Parts: sequence; C-alpha cells; structure tokens
Amino acid sequence: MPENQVFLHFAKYIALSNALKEELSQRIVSKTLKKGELVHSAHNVCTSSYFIRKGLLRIYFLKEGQEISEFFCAENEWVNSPKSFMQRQLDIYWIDAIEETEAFSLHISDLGYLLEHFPEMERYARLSMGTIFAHLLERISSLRFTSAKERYEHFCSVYQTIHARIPLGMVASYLGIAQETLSRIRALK
Amino acid sequence: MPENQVFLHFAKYIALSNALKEELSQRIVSKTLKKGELVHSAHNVCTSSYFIRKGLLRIYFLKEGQEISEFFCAENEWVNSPKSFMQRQLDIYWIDAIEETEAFSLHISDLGYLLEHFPEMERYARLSMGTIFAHLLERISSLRFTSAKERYEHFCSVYQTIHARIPLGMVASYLGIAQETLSRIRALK
DNA sequence: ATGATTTTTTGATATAGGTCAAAAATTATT
DNA sequence: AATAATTTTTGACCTATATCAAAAAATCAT
Repeated sequence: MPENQVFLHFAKYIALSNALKEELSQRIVSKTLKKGELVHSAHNVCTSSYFIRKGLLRIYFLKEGQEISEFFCAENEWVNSPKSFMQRQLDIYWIDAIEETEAFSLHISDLGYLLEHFPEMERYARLSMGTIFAHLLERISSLRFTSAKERYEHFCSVYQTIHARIPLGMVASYLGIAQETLSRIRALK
Repeated sequence: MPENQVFLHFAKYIALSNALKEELSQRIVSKTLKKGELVHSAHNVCTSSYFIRKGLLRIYFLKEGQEISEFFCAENEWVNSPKSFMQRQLDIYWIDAIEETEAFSLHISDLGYLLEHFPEMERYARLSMGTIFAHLLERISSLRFTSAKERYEHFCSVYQTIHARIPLGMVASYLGIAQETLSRIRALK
C-alpha cells in the first residue's frame, strides 16, 4: 500500500490510530511531476503540501531576474511554501521539481479537517515543526559564523544523500554565495 | 490580576477556556531577575520557559571565549533554549537578563501536562511556532543577501522597541558582524 | 566623586568573496 | 550525430568587512 510511506513518516512523531490512517488515505492524492514542472507558483496562495515519495523538489524565488533557491526537499519530507501556507498569504515563492518526482498532495482544507478532529495531528504538526526549527537554527549559525567553504561542507553533510543531485548554481544561491565562488571551492578538493 | 498579561498573549492564537486559565495560573511562577542574572546555564537541560512581563532577556553561547548572542526576547514573549527545551538535551546556551526583568516561568512538565489535557494548547504551540518560524526565515534571508548595514537596519525595524536597549557588542554578534563594523555603520547616520 | 573596568570608536591594513567577461564543459534539441 | 542552449570553470580585478591595535567614552564599584 503506497500510503504506508507517509504513515511511517508520521509514526516518527505520533502513534497513528486506524481512524486517522483512514482519513489520511482518503485525503492524500498521488501526483507525478516531470523534471522542471511547477507544483506551486508565486502570486498565489500555497494551498497544498506535498509529501515526496521519490524525487527532489525545490522552493525558490526571483531576485533581480535570478532564481534564488530557498530549500530543497527530498524523499519522506513534506514541502510547502511555509509562510503562504500557514498564513494563507499570496506568495513570492515557486516550487518546482529538480528531478522527476512522485508525491502525495494534501490540501490545506483537508489538513485543517485533520487538525480539527485529531488532537494527535496537532501534536504531529508541532513536533515535526520542531525538527525543521532545529534545521533553521543551524542554518542561521552556519550563515553567521562560517566561511563559504565551511558552509558548503555543512550543506553536503546535511543534504548527504541529495547534494550531488542538485545543480551547482542552485546550491550557490541557497548558500548565499556567488556561483563562481562555489565552483572554486569545489575545485579545491 | 497579573496572569492576565499571559492570557492576552494566548488569546492572540486561541480561545482560552476558563479551565485552561485556571490550570495555567496554578502552574506559572513569578520571578524577578536582576540585570545580568542567569535564568539558564549551559551544560544543563533547559527545563523552563519564561514569559516576560517586563524587561529583556538574551540567549547566547560562548565561542572562543566570546559571548555570541543568539536572540533577544522582550515583553509578552516566551523564551527558552529551543533545542534543549524541545529535545531535552544538554545545552550550549545561556540565558541572562539584559535589564531587570519580571517574568513568569513555566516548567516543562507543567507544559507537558497542559499539552496533554488541552488540545487547544497544542494548537497554540503550533501556531505560535509559526510566528517564530517566519522570523527565522526572514533572518536567513537577511543573512544571505544583505550587507551589514542593511542587516542592522532590518534588525532595528524588527526589534523596533528594544534595539536601543541592547549593547552594541551584543547586537554585532547577533548580526554576525564585527563590533567595529557595527560601530562604523552606526556612525554613518 | 575617583579610579577601575568595560564598552565603543577610530585608524591602518589584510583578505574572503564579489563582479564582470570569456572559455570550457555539459546537457538538451532537432 | 550536430548544433544550440545551458551550466560550470577560469582569470583579472575590486570592495565590503575582518582583524589588530590603541584611544576615547561610558559605566561600575569603592
């Protein structure tokens, strides 16, 4: 059963009742994305969250005509555009597929229903945010105190399984360094 | 009733039942802190969260003997050391008072109790994390793409009411720039 | 208040990483 | 496979910010 993959993810944080499994199964929708395909566009409210079964998505925005990558999300993670999704605001971010990707989507109204009816779902949301929280704090530390080279190494260690699947230019903008600089850093090894 | 100040804060996110108000009142403890006093020390697990009624706290760590400020928290906010508090880990952070401060403390076991028995408390926790989340994302953007000067200006706008109450050296380490640089930036205006 | 300590400012110099431009390598399209 | 488009690398030069050192100003303790 393909939903099992999502269930396993939830099980890292909470005990999933059969009732919740049922409701979840009925609400998630399978999607396949081609490389380069958008799942969300700027100037809209982000209304779905995507659980990646296989593949790699990127959230980015445009700055002076350039794409600036904000995060990358791979297997067994949920992606959405956080601020737009949580606060139902129009967005500046785009989400596209770096690779061909298989995902489940969950609409925000369905998430709302689940949060409303299953207290453990609130708990899941709080706890899983804690994980992301810790990542953001590390990223801030990394940006404040480390050289471009160290930041790249940190990036490779955090995105262990996927860093090699992401084009150099996207990594550079994610790290906030010039693409030329990243190219030089890579050349050192 | 002094607890009203905390209730007002909760009311920004959820409707507070009388039962929850009761339980909260019984669990929060009033504390007064002198300037410079520590409320939490590294090498311990952070077991309390503090709601600031008046004053200013700072969370910092030591790097090569230097104090590096991680955040500042003022009136009507909760402070703790996030990673240690959420994951019950030994900590690297210290929390001290920049000014004489009045706070309520809430022990993690009491928070656990409230989360356990009041689903709206889970909701509050999730939603209030959303607010902090948005701040962290902005801070990351600010670190990646803006000059020291712009970062300082952004800092002043975010910490509108409190930036002037924080010593320059602490602000510099928060922004990840040298204290001399910040002094020069300030001199420009 | 007075000296001691801490914090901030100013000056001189060094460097990591940015920018612009062009070549090389890789990937996509017909 | 050949050509076009995109991405990455290399080179030359420049700028923002770091570092080190010392003076000035502010704050603290007796």
